[in-house]
Amino acid sequence: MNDLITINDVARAAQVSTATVSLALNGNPCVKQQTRERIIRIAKELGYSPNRLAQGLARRKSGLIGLAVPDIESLYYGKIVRHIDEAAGQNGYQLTLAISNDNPETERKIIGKFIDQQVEGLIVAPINQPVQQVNYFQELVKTKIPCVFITAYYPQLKAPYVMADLQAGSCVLAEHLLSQGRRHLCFLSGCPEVITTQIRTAGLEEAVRKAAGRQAPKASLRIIACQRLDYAAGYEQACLLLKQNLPVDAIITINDEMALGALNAAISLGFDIPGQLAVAGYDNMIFSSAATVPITTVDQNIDLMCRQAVDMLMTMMKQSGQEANGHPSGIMLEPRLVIRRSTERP
Amino acid sequence: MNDLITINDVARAAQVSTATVSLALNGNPCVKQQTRERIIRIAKELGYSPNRLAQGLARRKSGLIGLAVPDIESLYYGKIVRHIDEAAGQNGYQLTLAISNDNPETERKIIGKFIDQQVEGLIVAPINQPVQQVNYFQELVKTKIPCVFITAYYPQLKAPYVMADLQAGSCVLAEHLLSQGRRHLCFLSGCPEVITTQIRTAGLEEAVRKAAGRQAPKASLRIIACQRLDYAAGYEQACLLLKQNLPVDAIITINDEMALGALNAAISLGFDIPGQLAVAGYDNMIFSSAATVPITTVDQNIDLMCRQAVDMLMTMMKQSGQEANGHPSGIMLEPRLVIRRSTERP
DNA sequence: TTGAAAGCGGTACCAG
DNA sequence: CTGGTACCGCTTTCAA
Repeated sequence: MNDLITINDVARAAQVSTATVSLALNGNPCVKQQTRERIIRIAKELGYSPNRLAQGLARRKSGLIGLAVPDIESLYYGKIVRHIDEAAGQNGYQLTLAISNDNPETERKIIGKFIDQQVEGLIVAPINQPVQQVNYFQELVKTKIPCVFITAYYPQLKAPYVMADLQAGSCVLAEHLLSQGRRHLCFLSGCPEVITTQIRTAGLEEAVRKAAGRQAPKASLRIIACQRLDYAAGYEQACLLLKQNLPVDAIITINDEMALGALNAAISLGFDIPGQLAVAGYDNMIFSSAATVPITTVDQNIDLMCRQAVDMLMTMMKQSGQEANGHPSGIMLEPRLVIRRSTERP
Repeated sequence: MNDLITINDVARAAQVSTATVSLALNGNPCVKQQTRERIIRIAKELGYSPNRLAQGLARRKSGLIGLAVPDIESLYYGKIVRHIDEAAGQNGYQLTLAISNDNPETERKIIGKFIDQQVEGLIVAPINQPVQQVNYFQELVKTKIPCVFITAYYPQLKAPYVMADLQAGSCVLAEHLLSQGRRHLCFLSGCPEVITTQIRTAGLEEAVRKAAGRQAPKASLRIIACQRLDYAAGYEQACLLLKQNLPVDAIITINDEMALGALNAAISLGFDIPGQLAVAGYDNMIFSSAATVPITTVDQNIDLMCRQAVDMLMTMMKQSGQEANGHPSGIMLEPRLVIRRSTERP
């Protein structure tokens, strides 16, 4: 039952006080070179390493930053977790992760747990569901724990965020399709009450609107709201759509999983891609490049997004305690269109 | 800078000692019903919730269990994380996650961090790389922190684990292929030094050996060790393989991502699936069912695996402090063959 | 340059 | 039933 070696054991073994051990191990220059080295050596011999709980309690710093994601069974959020973890680690922080399961109530509870855990900062990837009120955020403000949103934000909140510029990305993607001669776009979309869906739709509409004047036949945009947003959903929805024999010559999806699903569905229905139908995804995940027909997509630069979020958080954590630093800022990352065969001119 | 409400604030507001507050909030029956209710009400009004660091320090229990995974950007480990998180939560524990990036050194460091964090238990999904020594495990034993391995184990260690019975699964899969008239199996495999690869290979060989006597032409098994094990790897390796015009009539992969890649590669090379070539995956991930040609696979029952691992860990945590409980046990979960179109008789 | 001691926010034992 | 109090393991003045 005895836990590990404590600082007392080291102090005793080195014939000094615990204070000295603490100072020495934390590299405080007040400790004589020779003493420091002896203490460090002894600590190492004993296999001592400090109890983070006690350390956190005394320093009033847990060394923890919290990350909430709606889902972990997708490449997209997997990447987010990985990069945030990496960036947090580089800044000397340990990540504590929680999964909200796309459920507002769960998300609220998670934030509460994070607060109890004394996280020093918080990164939230919001759920992809309509959310009326984000009351937990008020509590968060009270605790003064810095928080930044990633991949999306809650419009009712004035809080910093960093996300991909989905409007620009969707727009440039649609423009590409239109420039390749496509006219009847269909967007396999998410819940229309969710902010990111709205942003994406706005981008697509923008492109269609601009094109409508210049080109004939007139471009159209059909939107299908899907419940789930995974591979199977893309497959099913594309099947449903294509069997209707509507004048659709391009399918755009919310992510690459769905695009791959839609592509495979179209192929098994006998469609020629890109001859009869273009398919485009979003996120530039690994498999979009290696599909039967490589899929055009938009890169979100998740790596950069995560690093910026962590940087922003670190800055806020440092400023915390000082005055509020003006407006919380939102960062939109530029999209990068990745053109592949699935959208070539027919 | 003031943190949240402390127990002192509650005690003062309720006109009682902190001891009473603590007892009341923890449901100790010694506190008078009426007092308890008052304290609880006041605590709620004040928005008090205990500081986990302090609580952990005093109780000598962090409430944390650690999970190490080699990778988070795959459906497979994503599922693992999700289910472990869920099961841990149901047992009142908070998960703390770390990603080993398939790197032994990183894995070792992670374990050290977990120890410092005072995790009460540990679940390790081993890396998929050859590992000569797992010395960190000795330290772990010294700390008496219970640890269970999941998805695989280190053969040099006598430690409990729970994993899918990959040998049985591979065997039954190969038997199925052979029974459908396939004779020349090719296994897109992982590093041959890794235990799970060996187990899988053993299963396949077992099936081929058994069949070799009975059926003609004689069955053969070709093994290709792949570096990466993702969609793109499956695609590339299948391309390389199929372009060689070898007598291969079935491809088996290590997971469904690779199977999907291989399938798509074969299709784009003009192969008829399952007419000319069978493709089989492993894990029964969502997209295997919805591929252009639905893919035969083996279900690992990840959900059950995770629950068992957590149960086992909980049991060990309870017994911890008492005597060692006999032999650490390993659990192998029965495979479930999921037959789909990709392996139908030609 | 080092040590003593007062916390950090709880818990839990013991006395009343 | 409730309050006093001694820790838990580490940090951080303050004196010596």
